Amino acid sequence: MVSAVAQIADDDRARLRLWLRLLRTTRAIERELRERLATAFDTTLPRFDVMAALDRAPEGMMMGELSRFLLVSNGNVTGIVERLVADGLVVRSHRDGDRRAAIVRLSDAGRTTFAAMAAAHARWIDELLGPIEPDAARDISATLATFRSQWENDA
Amino acid sequence: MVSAVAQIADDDRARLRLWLRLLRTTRAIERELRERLATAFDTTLPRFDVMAALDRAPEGMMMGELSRFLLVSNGNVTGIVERLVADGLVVRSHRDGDRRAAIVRLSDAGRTTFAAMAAAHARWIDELLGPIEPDAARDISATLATFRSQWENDA
DNA sequence: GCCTGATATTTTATACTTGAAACTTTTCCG
DNA sequence: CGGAAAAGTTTCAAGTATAAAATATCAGGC
Repeated sequence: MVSAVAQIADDDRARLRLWLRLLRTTRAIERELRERLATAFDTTLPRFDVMAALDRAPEGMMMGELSRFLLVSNGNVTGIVERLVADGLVVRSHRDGDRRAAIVRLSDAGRTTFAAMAAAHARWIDELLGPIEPDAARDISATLATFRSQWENDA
Repeated sequence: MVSAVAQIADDDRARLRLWLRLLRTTRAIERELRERLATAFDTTLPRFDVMAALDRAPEGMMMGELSRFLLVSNGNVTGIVERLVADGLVVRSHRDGDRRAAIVRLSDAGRTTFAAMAAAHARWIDELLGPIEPDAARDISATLATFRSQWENDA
């Protein structure tokens, strides 16, 4: 049984502790994924992220849309897409009648390549998060999801 | 009521969904923290992380210890510490009788500066994670903590 | 007293990341 | 129409990040 005083003191730190835990957990998993993507597919996490976003949008995405979705800066996406285009995994074109907007989508090669990576990625995540039961995973997802949508409304 | 079939299908994706949610949540908070650290203290998240680690170790830390604790590469820490030393916030010295090992600790200025940043940081986190109740925060922390320690044992 | 291997860190090359400035194209308004 | 503002993207400089190679030091064995 925790005393009321200790409980209140701990309340002050509960969110900070959660944040530190989120950060460490996410970093540890990212570290592992990065390593596996490099050895198994000779690619990187940012490239995978971009391809995953494009895979969800068969008709393509605008650069700005991509950067907003991935929560990274505009200029950042430019470089990653550039390299993916150079490797023939991504195709750039323009939206009808607007030469400002660039439409980016996976090439056929990109789609094939990504399919293999996505399957491995899903297995890896299931392995790395294995100790978390599906029910617990759903609970945490739900809590984080409501929190984020609330917060996004403020911003 | 969810059917048994739907439940099983969802089980397959629960961990992957959790991972994507963790990633997005962490990125969104990091983004916000980075911006606030820049405007309020003219500093960056990596610099804050290093200073936070050093603040916990008044007697100093070795470079390798620092990089393992922060889950970043060795060479990365070198650059960040270099800039902190240049700004007079961190002091480098050597361990007795071992000129390989560099001991890094906060300077007095660094300790003072960090105290202000840490207080603001704690407030910000409490604000940003506000929608998550302390009990929920404790639950999630606990789940992620056990999972990570289990996983670390494998690696 | 040297050689070998282990330890600790830095250096290097490349890629990622940001915020801000610059650029191009489009839209809107007078 | 003409010009200002807006929209979309890229460029830029600085900093962060990695893995791998290079460097420097230490600890033992011979």
